[in-house]
Amino acid sequence: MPELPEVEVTRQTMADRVVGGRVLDVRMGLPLRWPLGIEPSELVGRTAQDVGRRGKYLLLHLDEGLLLLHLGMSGSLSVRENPPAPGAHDHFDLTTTRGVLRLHDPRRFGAVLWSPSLDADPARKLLAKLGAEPLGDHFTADAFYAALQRRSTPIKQVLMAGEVVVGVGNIYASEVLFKAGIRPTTRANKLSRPRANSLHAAIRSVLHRAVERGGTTFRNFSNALGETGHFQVEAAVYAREGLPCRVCGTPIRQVRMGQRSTFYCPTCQKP
DNA sequence: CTGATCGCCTGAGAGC
DNA sequence: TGCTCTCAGGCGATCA
Repeated sequence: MPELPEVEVTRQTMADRVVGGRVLDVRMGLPLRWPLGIEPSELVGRTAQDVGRRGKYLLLHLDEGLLLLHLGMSGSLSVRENPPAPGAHDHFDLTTTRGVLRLHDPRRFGAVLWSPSLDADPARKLLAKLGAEPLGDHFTADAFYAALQRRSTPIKQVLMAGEVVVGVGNIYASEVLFKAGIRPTTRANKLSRPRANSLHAAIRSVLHRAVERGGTTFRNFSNALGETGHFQVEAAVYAREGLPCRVCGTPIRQVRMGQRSTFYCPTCQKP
């Protein structure tokens, strides 16, 4: 499900309902991507202080240590006072004095893992290589252009890799490249400064707008309150193979890049 | 170092 | 109905 806007919306809705809660119980379902890294019982008694985010990792800071939560491909988080009995795909329940934080994740590519601090492993290792926050002050056009000069990989894969900028997943990668008029296969270091500027602006505006709208409804997304997103603007190119480009009418093309479907308009997007 | 591929899982939908 | 195949909003590990 989640790209950055969905994760950020989850962070916001979850923080309101979990901060200040003291852990009463921890229930683990089937294994997720990694083991928790601590005896669940050791979390009991700790209090949630804050919910941060780095890339697509949610950071639930406790009064000692933190939990890193990742939604993988199919995860979603909810916080409810009286949740129903856990279903087959509910693999983590953190019961607190304020409600139950629950991870629902059918494919189990998601993760919940404990780290003593941000500077210690596993947090340090997992977050070390992450690129700039696309909506943050450090993600400037200057820095973006400079980073692109060091990569000869196709721009779409540079965006997806998350080492230059985080949070641009498979859908938004196609969407922002369309908005910037750039072919996904164009090598990053071949982009001119004006085109890099245009892509930088597209990333910020598209993601900002998606967060404002509460996450996308390209597929199904619900925030930690169970409300669905309101991103009504339809995809410009994603999943529109063969359909006419909304700008020029040319049929949208689909190609595979790094085993991920990629969509573009051959007329609007220049190599 | 880079770049490309692998594999973790389940579910939905298409085609036969 | 039921099988097989492909694909799905991620990403660290592993290879050349």
